[in-house]
Amino acid sequence: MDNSQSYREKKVIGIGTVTEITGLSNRKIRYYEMRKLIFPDRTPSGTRKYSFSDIERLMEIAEKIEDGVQTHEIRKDIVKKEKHQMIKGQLNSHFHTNRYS
Amino acid sequence: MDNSQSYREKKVIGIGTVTEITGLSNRKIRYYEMRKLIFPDRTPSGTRKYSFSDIERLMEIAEKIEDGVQTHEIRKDIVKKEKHQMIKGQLNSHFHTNRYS
DNA sequence: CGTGTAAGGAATTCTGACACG
DNA sequence: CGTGTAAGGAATTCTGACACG
Repeated sequence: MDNSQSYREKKVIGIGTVTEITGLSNRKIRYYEMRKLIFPDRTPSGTRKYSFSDIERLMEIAEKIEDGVQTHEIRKDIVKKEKHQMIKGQLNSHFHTNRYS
Repeated sequence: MDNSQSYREKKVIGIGTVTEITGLSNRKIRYYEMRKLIFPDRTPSGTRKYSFSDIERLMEIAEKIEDGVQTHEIRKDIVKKEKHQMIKGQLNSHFHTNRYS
């Protein structure tokens, strides 16, 4: 159904290209993943694949780090955002439920 | 100025991923490049990078090949399209020239 | 805590060529 | 003409660890 994952969300970019675009080192990018700030896909053989959206998030993370924010704090913000997303999702399913019940 | 190359046009995808998405073999993809049907970027070390737009074009090429169209013919169509683009571009620069002269 | 680096292995990509047709 | 494949080399990516602070 939701076959049309937009170009922005499709995880198809290797870490080398991400490095080049963001200016961040591979080490940093992998570290932010370890700290659960970013979630690349993996190919069967284990290479990381990022989306343009991931790249945007990496730039935001980099800014915060430069401002002295710790990865732990950054993660909290992400969780908060996701909670909002979840609420939206629940509202949607609520509406759908009502519509058909 | 035109920094905002859209996600669709940015050449950031490796040939392995293109293979996976299109279902075409590396051999085919490289062959279509040799026949000047597709124009990936190259990293400094020589690896090919494709855009989502390239992937779309590859699928179109694959369809035509299956229909028995030869690469030579497919290239003609591409040149024809580019000519139309050029005309559009000339019209644009014509308008701009007028506006400021 | 955040990041650099050397280490060794595994998987990827590249090119030019031989093959079939 | 379009495509598969084996060949050998070069560049990439991966992980776990040591280092500094």
